[in-house]
Formats: sequence, C-alpha cells, structure tokens
Amino acid sequence: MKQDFSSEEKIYQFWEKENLFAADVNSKKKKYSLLIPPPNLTGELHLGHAMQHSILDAVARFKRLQGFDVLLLPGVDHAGIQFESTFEKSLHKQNLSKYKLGREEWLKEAWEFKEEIYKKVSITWRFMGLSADWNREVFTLDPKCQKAVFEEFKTYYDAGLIYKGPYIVQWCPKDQTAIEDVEVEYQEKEDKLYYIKYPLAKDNDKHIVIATVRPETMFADVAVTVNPEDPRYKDLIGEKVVVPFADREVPIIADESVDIKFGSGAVKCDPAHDLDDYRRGKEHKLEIMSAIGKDGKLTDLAGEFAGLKTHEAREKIFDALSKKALIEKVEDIVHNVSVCERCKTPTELLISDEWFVKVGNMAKEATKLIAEDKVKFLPPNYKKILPDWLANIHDWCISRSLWWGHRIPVWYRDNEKVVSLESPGEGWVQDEQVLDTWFSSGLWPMSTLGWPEKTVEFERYFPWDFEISAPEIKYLWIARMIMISNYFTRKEPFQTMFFHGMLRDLEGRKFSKSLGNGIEPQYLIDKWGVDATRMSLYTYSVPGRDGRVSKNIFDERGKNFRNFGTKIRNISRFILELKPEDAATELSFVHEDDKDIEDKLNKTIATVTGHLEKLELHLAVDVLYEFVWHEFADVYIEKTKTRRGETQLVLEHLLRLSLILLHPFMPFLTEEIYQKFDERERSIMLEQWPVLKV
RNA sequence: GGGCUCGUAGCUCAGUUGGUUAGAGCGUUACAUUGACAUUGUAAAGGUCGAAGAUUCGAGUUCUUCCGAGCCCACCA
Repeated sequence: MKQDFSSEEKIYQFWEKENLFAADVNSKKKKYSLLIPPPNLTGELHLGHAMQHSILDAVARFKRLQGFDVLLLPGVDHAGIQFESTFEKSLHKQNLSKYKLGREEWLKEAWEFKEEIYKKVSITWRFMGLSADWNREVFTLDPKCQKAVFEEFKTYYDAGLIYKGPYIVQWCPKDQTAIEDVEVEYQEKEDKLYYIKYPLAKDNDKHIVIATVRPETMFADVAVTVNPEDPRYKDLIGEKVVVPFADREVPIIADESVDIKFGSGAVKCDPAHDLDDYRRGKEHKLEIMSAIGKDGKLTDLAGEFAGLKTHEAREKIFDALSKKALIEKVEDIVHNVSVCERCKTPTELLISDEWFVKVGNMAKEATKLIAEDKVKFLPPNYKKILPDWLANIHDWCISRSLWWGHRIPVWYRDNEKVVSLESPGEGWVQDEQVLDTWFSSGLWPMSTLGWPEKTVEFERYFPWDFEISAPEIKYLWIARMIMISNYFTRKEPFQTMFFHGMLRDLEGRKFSKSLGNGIEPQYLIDKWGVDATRMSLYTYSVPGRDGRVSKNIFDERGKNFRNFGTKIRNISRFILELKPEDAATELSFVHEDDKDIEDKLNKTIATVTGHLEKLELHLAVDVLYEFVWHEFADVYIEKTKTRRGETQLVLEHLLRLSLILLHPFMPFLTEEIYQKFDERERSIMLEQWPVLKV
C-alpha cells in the first residue's frame, strides 16, 4: 500500500515505522547526543516544553542530515513531591490516604496511578514532532536508575560525604517533608512587627523590648540577642530575662549580626526556627527547643496555646500579652515570607533528622571545570552565574519524608547499620525516607546511559553534546549535574548548555495555573499545525532572552508561518505538478537569473549552516524564510515564467534543497512535499545536508 | 545588600566579531491580482536605537554615569 503523508500523525508514524529516530551504537558515523530534560510525570506540557522540544528536535534533525549518528534520548522524572501530592488528591477523592493504605499498598497503587498518567501524557510528549529514540526512554525509578542512584549514594557514603542528623531545615507543612533552600521561594507579605517586653530576671519591673513578627515562636526562645555596640543594651549583656508564659530565664547575648537600627535592636533567639539564631545558638552553646511541630502547629512547649496553627496562635498570644501589658507597640512591616516553591505553603524552619551530603569539594571541582570552559554556556554569562552559586553552596539535604522515590538504601538492625540496595536479610529495617528527586536527576546524564556499568552507550554518547533547560532550574539541576558528573567521571556532563528564555505574558508575569494566563501548545497546534507552531517558537528561542507573548501574538505568528507553509506547498505544486512538456533534462545555470539564484541559494546554505552550528535557530529561520519566500518564490519563479521549460531542473533543485534546509524546523511539511519527488530517499530524514564546494 | 539581563517602528522582537540609506512579523495606507497561492504581489508611511558623556575616521553595537523595567541570589528579625 502506498504510504500516506497527508497528516502529521501519519508522517510521524511513518518515521517511527522506518526506525529513523534510533541511534546506532555500532555506527561508523560520528556521534551527536542530546539529552531531553525529563518532564515531570505529572506535569502538563506547556509552552516551555514545546520550546525545548522544538529546539532539541531542530538540532537533532540538523545533525542527522549532516551525517551524525544522533541520540536524542527521552525520559520521565518521577518528581517526588509533585507526584505524591497529585496522587494524594486522587486518593482523597476515593476517601483514601497514605495512612489508611500503609506504605506497601500505597506504593502498589502509586505505580498503577503512574501508569495511568503516563499513558495519558506520553502521547502528547511526541506532539512537537520530537524525533526521539523512544526505545531508550528512561524513567527515573527504572531498575537501572535504581542501581545508578545506589552507586551514587554508596560512593558518597564510603567517602565520608554523607551524614545524618538533626539539623535546621526548611519544612513544608503541607507536603510533610523537608525541602532544600533552592526549593523555597520568597513572597512579599504585609505583617505586624510586635514589640514585646521581656522582664529582666533580677528586676521584674524593668524589661528589654524585643521586636518580632512571630511571637508564636517565643516558647522556644533560649536567649535574647543584641548588638555588642548598642549603647542601649551594652550593660545588659549577660543578664537574664524571663520569657513570658514560658516562665524560663534566658540570657541576653551579644552578636554583631544584629542590626541596631531595626526594630528595637533586640531579637529573641530560637535556634530551632531561624537560621541566624541557629548559628548564634551553636556559637553560644545554647539549647535547642522546638515550638513548632512538623504539622505546622505549636508544640506542647506552648502550654495553653499548644495545638494551634501558627497564625491562630499569633493572635491569641498577642491578646494574652496585651492583657499582661507586655506589648509596647505594633508596627506594620513588609517582609519576605518563605514558601514552598511547589505548593506555595509558607515553610517552617525547624529541626529534623535528615540526611546530608557534603558538597563543598565537589562544588569547588565543578567550578574549576567551568573555569576551564569545558561547558559552553548559552548565553555565556552562565559561566559566571553558576560558579557564584557553587562558591556559596552548603550541604545538600537529600532526604525527603515521602514514599514516592528512591528509598534511602540504609538498613538497620539493633545497633548495626548497612548500606545496601536490597535487604541484607531477616530482621533488617530500611530507612523510612526517600532521596530528593534531584539526587537522581543530578545523575541523569549518566544513569540514562547505564552507568555505573561500562556500557557501550555510555562510552559512546557521554559526555552529551547538547543539553537544554529553563533557567529556573539552573541550580537545582544544571549545577548539580555538572558537579556530580565531574565527581564520578572527571568529565563535564554536556559540552553545550543551552538556556532558553522564559515566555511570559504581556505584563511580564510568568505563566501559571493560578493566574490562568497560560497558552496551551495544543491550542496552537490544532489551529496552525505543528510546523507553524514550531516556527513561531523559534522566533523566541534566543538563548537567555525572555519573551512577552499572548494568545494574539502567537496567533499572528502561527498564521504567518501557516501561510509560509502554504506558500511552500504552492511552490511545489507549481514545480512538481504543473511540470511543462518541454522540461529540460539537464541541470544547468546558464541564464543570468539562474546564476543569481544559485548564488543566493549558496549564500543561504552557508549562513543557515553557520547559524545552526552556532545554535542561532532564530537567525537560521529568518534567513530561510527570506530566501524561500522573497527570493525563490517572489523573484525567481516570477521571472522564469517566460522560460519555464529550461528552468525546470533548476526549480526542482532549489525546491529540494530548500526542503532539506527547512526540515529541521518544519519536519512534517518538508517530508510531505519531499515525497512528491520522483527521485528521492525513503525519507527526507535520510537526505544529506548540502555542503558547499569551495 | 550582591549579581545578571533588558530598554530599537503602534505591538512582539531580530540585529554575530563596531563599517554603507537600522531590519522582520503583525498592524496601518495606496495600488494590483484570482494567478502555482484557504490569497498573494508591488509600494508607502512609521525609529534623535532610554538619557548624557567617553573612545574611534566611524557606535544600536565598546566604556562610564544616570533613569526606567524585569529576573536571580542573600539570614533582614
């Protein structure tokens, strides 16, 4: 039966059937490898993904045409916290929960849920025409990733880089887990700054006034801190004060970090709930007490206020303090409140038993690698941004109190402890926590190729030639991949790192579900087709440049590139379907106009190739658009109408090469038209990128 | 507080290493056309390239300062 090229879907099936996306480890060709950032299992595909996929695919197709053995490797991230909260919501609807099911049953259900969502979204992951090697698709919880993650953990552990203990961490009361600083964001919020009188121990009539926005943490106060240079309090240093309600005497200590000008110049100190206080507490060897529990409610320490949520407690405590005349005044204040990046719940700093990796040295080494230009960053200023972060890095909290993820491979029995992927035997109990999602994502460039096994894939395709990312995960993901790859292989994970910009709305705001300002890629595809949507996105693909867009703007561009497609289709109809009787049988550029257009074609080939080599897709698209529409179609074709026959082969030549040049960007249309040539390869994907003879 | 980026036509954006009259798409105006064209073609209008200095034979492009917008980082109670 004749192959049908009438729709994008059919063309895509044809490519898959012909196995044109597969990399070949045994190929004699040079390799070019591109790693697709694994979308979150639960994540919907948005314009950012569409952009990434379009860019990746253009580069991959270009390299294939140039004769490389291309690996474009897809995968999916299990996305611990995000998946777990989505799954919990679904369980909630069935009146079930984590705690009702228990870990084993819950995990069984979770895997079924995973399959369900995966089926739903996996089709759309191909939607931009992505020519990925689907047979090699990897999921971060696959056995081979489990092995890699275990190797990573064990290696750090044996090297003494991993430790566990009670430390202050950012805690999300909603997700019920510790999170990393990089997973916390700040929101500006109006609050009250309370000035509270703490009576002096030796003389209850005298007091020191502390300023705080969080009176509810006062039950954990272990000191009051002042600046040693502050004349108001100099003489009080070393004295004791009584914490209201807690009836506890705590010392007044000195620390230079206290801002004399802020508030009253005196700060309450509770090491369990504030990073500064944590450090001060350590320096002054103070006790650590917890006033707020992991459920976000006040602990028993709070006496009559125990069990209240923080904001409820705040009001009640204020009332109680007022009654005792211990409030001096209240001011309005605007400050930053830390919230969980995913669920936007205000986070709590608190003490929790967590696992950490000492990353200081790894970070230093990574900085060196970046300084040696082992990774080419686009835009280049990331060469500076990433080391800045790496230089100030602190230990990485890798444990999460979740069930969905790589369970920490540590087993306990009595006083023994063993690091092992499988149970060491009877009577051993595994650590309850799982590893941070980024612990496995950071290993992605390696685990996808079968590391730590010395696979042929790993030998051939690592380091990756090309990686792309949104700027927002530059620390969470990109910096860590560099750090981890360098630690294990002494090599960079990828040679080119492409940061695309963020697409925003016309006010410059991010697209988000809550704002409802998103533009569905599917909407554009349905309306203008995949190729036109891709072309629209390439115009915004300048590395590191954000773009302000709206539905209207994308409709304009979509329409414009749809018309461009129509133009090309009509060129082909003119050339291939309305072939003249007296068509020439030999290709020759004799006429002035022929020479002129050949010259222009060659210039186009040269500049487009140059732009693609430099990953300037937006410029390549621009040049091609101009050439095909305004030189080839508007000028040359018009001129040849008076001598149609002798130009037939020139026209065919121009069309064929235009299709090849456009194929990385408009894969479907170019394949569809290419198939109309009598002489052709099985697919345009098997064509050769034109090389100019010098 | 530190760092990064941007400010070019009404709108959204290009503009490699400084080099002729500063570009595209959409929008606007005029004319043409049903032709290979679910339209298209030919033109036109529209910019002191945020401001001021500096370097240079020459600056949208380099440097300095300022103004404006945004992003990232940081322990501001």
